Amino acid sequence: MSNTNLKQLAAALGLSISSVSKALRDSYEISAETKKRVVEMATRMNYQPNPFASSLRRKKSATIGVVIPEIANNFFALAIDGIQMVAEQKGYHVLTYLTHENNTNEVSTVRHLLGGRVDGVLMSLCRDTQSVDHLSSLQESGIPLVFFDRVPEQMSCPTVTTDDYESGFRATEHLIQSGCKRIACLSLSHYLSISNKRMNGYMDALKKHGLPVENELIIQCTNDNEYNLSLIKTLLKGRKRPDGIFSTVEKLAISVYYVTQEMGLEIPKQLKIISFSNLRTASLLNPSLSTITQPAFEIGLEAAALLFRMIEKKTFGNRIDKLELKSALIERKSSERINKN
Amino acid sequence: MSNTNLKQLAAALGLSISSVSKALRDSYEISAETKKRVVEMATRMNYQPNPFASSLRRKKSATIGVVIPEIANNFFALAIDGIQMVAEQKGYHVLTYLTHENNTNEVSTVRHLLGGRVDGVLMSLCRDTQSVDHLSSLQESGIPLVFFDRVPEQMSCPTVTTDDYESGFRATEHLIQSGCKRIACLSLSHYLSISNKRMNGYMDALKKHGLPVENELIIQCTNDNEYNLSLIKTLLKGRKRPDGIFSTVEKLAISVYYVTQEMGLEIPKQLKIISFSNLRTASLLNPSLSTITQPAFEIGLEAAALLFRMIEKKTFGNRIDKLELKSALIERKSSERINKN
DNA sequence: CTGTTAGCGCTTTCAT
DNA sequence: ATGAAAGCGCTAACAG
Repeated sequence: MSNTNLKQLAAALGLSISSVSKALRDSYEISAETKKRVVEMATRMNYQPNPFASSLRRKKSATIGVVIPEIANNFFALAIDGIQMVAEQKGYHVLTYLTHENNTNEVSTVRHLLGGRVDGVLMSLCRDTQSVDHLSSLQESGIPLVFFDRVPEQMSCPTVTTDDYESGFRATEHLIQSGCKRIACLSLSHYLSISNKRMNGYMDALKKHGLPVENELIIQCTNDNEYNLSLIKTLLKGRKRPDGIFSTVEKLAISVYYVTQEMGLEIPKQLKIISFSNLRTASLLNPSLSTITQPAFEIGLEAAALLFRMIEKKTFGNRIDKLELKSALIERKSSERINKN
Repeated sequence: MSNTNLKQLAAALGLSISSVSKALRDSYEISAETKKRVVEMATRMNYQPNPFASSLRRKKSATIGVVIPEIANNFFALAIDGIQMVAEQKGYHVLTYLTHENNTNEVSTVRHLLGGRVDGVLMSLCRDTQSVDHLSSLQESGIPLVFFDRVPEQMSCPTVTTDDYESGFRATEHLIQSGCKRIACLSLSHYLSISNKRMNGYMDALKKHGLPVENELIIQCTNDNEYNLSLIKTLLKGRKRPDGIFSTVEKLAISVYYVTQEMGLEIPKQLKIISFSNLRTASLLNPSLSTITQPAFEIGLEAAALLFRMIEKKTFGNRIDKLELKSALIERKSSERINKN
């Protein structure tokens, strides 16, 4: 911990502790001259206020918590980037917690957060979260809480999301317009509204274009990657192989790549793929991969901005803010040259 | 902040505050029965200890700080993942700070950290850090400090790195063995030891194979992406275009892709590329990209483990730990399998 | 085994 | 304009 404290500073200056404290906080009660002396001495003695004493006394932590499923994921990494930017500008610190897509971790993290370590929480649910009890308890404890991307359905709360239904619709339509007749959908989790919305968009696009919605083409994936791979294998090796795949998340699209390579399937000739992805270079590295790219950084930015509005009590009464941003569809025609959309 | 505190808990139980405190910390001084009563009441009243009071009193924060250049970067995201895993297991919280490759941010972050908010710091330098004064001051303040990947050269301190010289050597040799005669090197920063080591490996590989080391083939890149692009363009559009490129970081390899596409250069026919990259799917998405992949997750793991050894004072005297892990070279021969487009 | 007490370092009335 | 004093909630001697 830091060594010099207010007491020592005060002693060195021949002032009282409270005067020094006030001087450092630029109180109007302190004369300009004294302030100058104090600040100078503070720098000279390399004074750093003890954050815990301050937090204890003032009942605020100058810290926000961010709870996400994983960090080695381009979407969340970019979102954190945006969050950090706002936090830093507000003089706040950021505590990050990873749930690893595991509800038990999510629950225990929330319990920790209840202790008052943070002034507000930004959260994106894990894929297997069903009950929202832990979320409600956080909310009821009075700690401002904003969800982004993966938001709860059964609970009224401020959220920042993207146009998932529409994106799913457009993605599927893109495959249809590229000639696909039999399109599979890889769902992240049927507990997550984003996954369901994307899937609903997929189904409606099929319907609009007179294609049947077939259950065996809708794959509910899990946390077990090996299992997902086997599901995808089964799908692609079946008698009636799909000619297009819409993946609701990047990771599953990558799994599809693995399987196609193993099988020697030609992409995009034999199979077209479109996926949600924030691997911004995906379509650069592989011209046959069309992607739906969410404004991840902006989502982080907006979510954090909303949270700070709540922390600073600039938000009104019970009004629940719901912000929806737009995703971008980055198309790649199979044989097209790269630098255009 | 939390609502119920020790005082209320004690009142509800008809015990003294200190007994309750001891009971909750499972002190040997308290009877089993009392402990049980206390724990039960604590859960019933939803008691959460105030972390700041505890930190203030015990002079430890149960928090570590992680200072990195950026988070939207596969290497750092994976490293954080490893760090978080260890921290969580130790019951520690993780504060993340991004310097955005800017030394000024690094310095001010370190100053914040001096305040005692964390019990230890994990750090990876930003590309333009030259002076290590701020780092020394942190170290001298007694806060355990471990550097990973981007470590200072002019300072003795515990570090976790990879075999950068060797990796640079092998990467370059790989290009040579693939038939390249004129290989350029994209350097991240001449202030960073990792970049220099990788470059030294590159130069020695050239020498070993009797190829000349040419200054105009060694590109010192900067923080300005546009400028880097122009450097790469100049390089590739010059009269004597290189037939191979060794990039010391992923981002610069991506920039090369942009330029080659713009120019219509064929990869890997006209230009072979090898790059440090933790985009684990890079070579899957693009079969012509060979990569050197660092064990990023493990680096995070080891760095955190080392830090906790220091925090727990299990490390001896002045012995400086230097751990070096191995990177993997993931080769792709130009015409090799994988269905190409 | 349980309770009393004295702070950790800071902020904030309330006096002077 | 400055200082004295109380206390945020918790821990850790020290008593009993």
